[in-house]
Amino acid sequence: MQTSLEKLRPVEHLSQVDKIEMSLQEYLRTENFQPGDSLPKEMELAEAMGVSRTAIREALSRFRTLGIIETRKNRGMVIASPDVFNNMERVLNPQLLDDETMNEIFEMRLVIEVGLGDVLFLRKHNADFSILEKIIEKEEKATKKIDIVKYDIEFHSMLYKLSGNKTIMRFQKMLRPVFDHVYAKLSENTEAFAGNIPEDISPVTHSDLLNTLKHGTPEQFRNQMRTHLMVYFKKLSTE
Amino acid sequence: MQTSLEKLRPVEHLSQVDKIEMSLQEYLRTENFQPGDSLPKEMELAEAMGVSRTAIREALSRFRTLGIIETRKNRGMVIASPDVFNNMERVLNPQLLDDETMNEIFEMRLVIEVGLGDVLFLRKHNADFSILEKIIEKEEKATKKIDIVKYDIEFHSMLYKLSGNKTIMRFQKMLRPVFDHVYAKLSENTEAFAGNIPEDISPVTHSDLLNTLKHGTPEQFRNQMRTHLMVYFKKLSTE
DNA sequence: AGTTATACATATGTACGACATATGTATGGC
DNA sequence: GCCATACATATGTCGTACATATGTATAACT
Repeated sequence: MQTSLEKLRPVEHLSQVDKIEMSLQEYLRTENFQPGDSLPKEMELAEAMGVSRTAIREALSRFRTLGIIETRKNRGMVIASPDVFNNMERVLNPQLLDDETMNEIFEMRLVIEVGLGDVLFLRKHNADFSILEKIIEKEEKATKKIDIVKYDIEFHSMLYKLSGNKTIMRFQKMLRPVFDHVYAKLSENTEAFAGNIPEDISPVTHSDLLNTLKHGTPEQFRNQMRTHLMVYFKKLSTE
Repeated sequence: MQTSLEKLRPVEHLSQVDKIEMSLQEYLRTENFQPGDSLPKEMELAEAMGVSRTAIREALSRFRTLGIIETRKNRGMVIASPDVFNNMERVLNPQLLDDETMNEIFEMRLVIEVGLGDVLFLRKHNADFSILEKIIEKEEKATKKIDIVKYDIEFHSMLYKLSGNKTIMRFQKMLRPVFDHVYAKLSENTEAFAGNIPEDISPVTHSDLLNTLKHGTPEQFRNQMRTHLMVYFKKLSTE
């Protein structure tokens, strides 16, 4: 009963600005606005919809927040092509997410890195290997736990970069705080890892991964990455 | 030279509301606000920061848009736990994305579905198979192209669902419009697919995937999914 | 006493009017 | 023709007033 009520509540006490927002959204869609097109002036919109400029501005402010429009002083407002992930980033910063979502996002990371093999092989260039080699070298020389973690993260980040897919890269960059948070939480758990960094006790090293990337196949890479990250899968699945 | 200028431009003509937004963001972080906590009144914030209530409200409106806060008439404002993907969804609706981003998002889908194997095997239950079987049955009976596409999408959507990861599911649901768009564009390309649905000419069928999910291993599933989606990888990589 | 009804206080929502600021455009001087 | 200045215009910011809804205290009633 409660759930069904919650379903229809949002449409009921719809604020006026909410309605304006929807109306404008509809307007943009039906008029088929494209990035670069300019919108009517605030006053014109206000008069057309029979509301004050204040209310219109608040709705427009939301669009500005989402990156759908951009405004400049005398030029008016123009449609922009929004950066899909920019908004998520702002939401993630305050770290308001509950643990379940965090774990799910971390699991998504695992899924992506395993599946990343094919794209990596599609776009790998010999020049890239040296970068990974240098990171591995630094990692092996490192003694402090904090450094090992740092280079570990650097290695995985570089893989995203080498995927050549800017959106995937952006996605990783954005979710890094979440990754790090879950990662740190798992690392702290000395029961499971005996104080070691999780991947330190993994049967597959970064060096192995690089080697496979050089001379192996996508399939081998996927399997190795799966094994490399196995410790996380095990940990997450038991919760 | 131009690039370096563009780099610092954003900080220059930072609107006052932008500054307020950052300031509030900082405030929320340092004061360690948790979901459910209530914020000071608008007037208090305005006075504390030495700006008008209008400006504060516009900044707060952004937070409301992003789902960081919720406001009720006399109760004031409280911190909410934002739905990470809700904002992206609103941005995606107007379909303002450029082709490159679309393709990259589609590629991300491929990466995820290949990597999804492990999670699926982790959480698979026998009861789920019957659902997939029914979809495959309907798909095989279908004759119209539009129906085949429909059940094809349904099958893949169900896999996301069976992953048991609500965040991944949410992600797929949100990006579905993009998937469909790229998918439709590729399907239209009669040169590459001779009028067939891409996956129709794939050497691995949905039935094969289900069978592997039932009796196979995650590794086999990954490989089969990779082969199943191969046609897309080929198509995307040549662009 | 406990419950309901009413009135009041309060915080957000909306509106209007004024001025600030920055950008585009026209005018005038050289 | 070019440059500087002045003006027009659209967004940005502000202050005030009032509307609306929620919470709270007071009063009336059974």
